Amino acid sequence: MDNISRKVLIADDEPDILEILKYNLAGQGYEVVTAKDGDEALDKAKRTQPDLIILDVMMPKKTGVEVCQILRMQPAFKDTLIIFLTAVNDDGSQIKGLETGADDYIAKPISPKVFLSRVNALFRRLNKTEVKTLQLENLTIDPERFMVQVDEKDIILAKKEFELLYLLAQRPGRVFLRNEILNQVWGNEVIVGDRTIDVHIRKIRQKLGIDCVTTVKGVGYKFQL
Amino acid sequence: MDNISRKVLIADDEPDILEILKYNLAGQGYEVVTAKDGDEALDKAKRTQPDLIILDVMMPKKTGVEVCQILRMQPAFKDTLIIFLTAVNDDGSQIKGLETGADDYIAKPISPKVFLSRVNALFRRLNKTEVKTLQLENLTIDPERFMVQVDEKDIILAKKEFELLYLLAQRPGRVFLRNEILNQVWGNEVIVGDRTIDVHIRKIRQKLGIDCVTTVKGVGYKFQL
DNA sequence: ACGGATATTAAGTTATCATTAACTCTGGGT
DNA sequence: ACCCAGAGTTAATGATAACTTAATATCCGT
Repeated sequence: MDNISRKVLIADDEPDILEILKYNLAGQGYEVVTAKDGDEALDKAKRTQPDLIILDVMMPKKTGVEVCQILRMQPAFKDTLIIFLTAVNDDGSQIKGLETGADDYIAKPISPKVFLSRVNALFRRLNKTEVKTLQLENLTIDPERFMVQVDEKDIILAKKEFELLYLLAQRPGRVFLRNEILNQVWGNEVIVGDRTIDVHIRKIRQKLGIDCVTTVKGVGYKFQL
Repeated sequence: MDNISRKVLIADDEPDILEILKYNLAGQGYEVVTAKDGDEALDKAKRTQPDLIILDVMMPKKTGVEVCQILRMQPAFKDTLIIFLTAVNDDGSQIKGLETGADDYIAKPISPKVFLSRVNALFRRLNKTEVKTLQLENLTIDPERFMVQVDEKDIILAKKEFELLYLLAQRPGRVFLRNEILNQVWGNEVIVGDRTIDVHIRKIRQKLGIDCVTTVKGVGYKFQL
């Protein structure tokens, strides 16, 4: 698993629950932010950009469902994980909640053990980046067609070149260590020299014609338009 | 979306999961039938003839894999969509599941959002699988007559050649992995060498006379005029 | 300017695909 | 039953693109 600290926002009006969940998540190495009502949740979500947002459905100011709807309308929160906490006999809101685009919901009363396993599972799933085309300004990367386009013009990349570019482009701006790249593109068992990466990077830069892969000396590479 | 009611059978021994999935599917307009073990699943499958069957792998009486195998042996369920629900750390069964002839599998714990999108995607794919003639510029592919025309001129393809071409042509541009091709055209149980695909591709290219199948080295083939 | 790191280039190596021919299997037709 | 024709598969060989390596040049921070 990666050791990048995951940020979690919890919004609930019951201080006890807030406390329990915070304690549990912190124990697993998560960075936790809390909010006690809908408005505060929205505010903190925007300011801290969490990776996961846990929303109680019944909250003052705005309900969890409302908060979720508002967040989902914003591109920044399109892919943020959202979990609802629902009271047991609250079927109506459960259904409605899921329709608004939550990734999961957990019924109260909450078992910390179950809670943690659900949260961990969500993050695990997030890591498995799904196959979908990336659109970055004038650059399109389509894994389905195994094809790259710059300004509408098709460009053919070889397998490794494509995989490498796709990896970097999935997280624009993020620096990938050489080791990370080797693991993701080549796999842990294959052993190739460091220069191999360079050569592929070169070919990508050459074929695309645009300067979108940046070298971070002594560290690795990143995608940057 | 089409307004034809799609019937879905869900089999799981956990009432919670049954409930969640049922609500979600019902919310999307699906007609839902449930079963709590393998035998009940078989029984209800036969009596209700669902369009999609969702099977928990771990169930009393009969496992999902067993149910799937039994169903697949019957002509009536040859083309029924089947999805497995698998426990998180159960990679072995996932692979085995797909080999038994499931169309997809979803790992527990289930994210409703992901779940629905997968189900919808399957049905979307099913629609496209409908037998209909494809018209691509000067090329016509008619599965009804089992006939291909290039510039008004009839061309006779053998069964496998035709199926292969038809598969590729259904999603022009999209790359089909060799494994995908093997599964779709030959079926999961048949084992043939990799070169077999090449030979059929060659015959297609040869007979059609036009360059419409592109090789993506190390990946697969795609239809491209 | 020096050392470490990456860029570049060309050349070597390997993996994968194309092509051909031979072989098996099946179903008609006699 | 036999033979034949076509479909499908396999195996062998050659071609080529992809990949890797190695050698040399260049960059960049200290």
